[in-house]
Amino acid sequence: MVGQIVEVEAYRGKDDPASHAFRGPTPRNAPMFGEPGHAYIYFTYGNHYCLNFTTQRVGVPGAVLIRALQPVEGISLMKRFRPNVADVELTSGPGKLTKALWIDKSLNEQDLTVRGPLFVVDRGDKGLEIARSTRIGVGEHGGDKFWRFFVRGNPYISRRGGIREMTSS
DNA sequence: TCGAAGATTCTA
DNA sequence: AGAATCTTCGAA
Repeated sequence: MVGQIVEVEAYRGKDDPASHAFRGPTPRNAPMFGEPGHAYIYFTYGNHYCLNFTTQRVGVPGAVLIRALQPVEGISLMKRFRPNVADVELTSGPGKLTKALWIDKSLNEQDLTVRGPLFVVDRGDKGLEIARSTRIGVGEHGGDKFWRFFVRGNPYISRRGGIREMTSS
């Protein structure tokens, strides 16, 4: 199965109260402090896995939460993992996309830069219009940061009301 | 050891 | 608008 990443959010460390790494390393967030380019996968709300791509050098916490994909290949299989949902809803959220691609904690800490069970490649797309907004689902702390990035107008991004979009630079 | 919160989703 | 559902973490 293949999907194009169309929405992400950035999370950091002690300067980011919304981050799992805000209070330092724990068993769960260990991948955020590890090698860059690896998977950080966690389970939340008793139901959902969320997939992150680690970004910083060893010892520095940082990750990008993959919030939405545009399905590209293997759509019928995604539908089997997420029955009875419209195509546009298949991967339009961090918990939705992990279910559609059958991503769980067994893939935690995978190296996403090399070909394997789960990996990311740069398609070299040019000219995509990237918009940014406040992050979704974060509380009062950290809600001021415009660290959500998405392809403007893409129908596969997650939908939720009340998002403050950055107006100008 | 216990309790509260959570980078969500689905249903009413 | 509210429930479901259970792991994780920090405090006691």
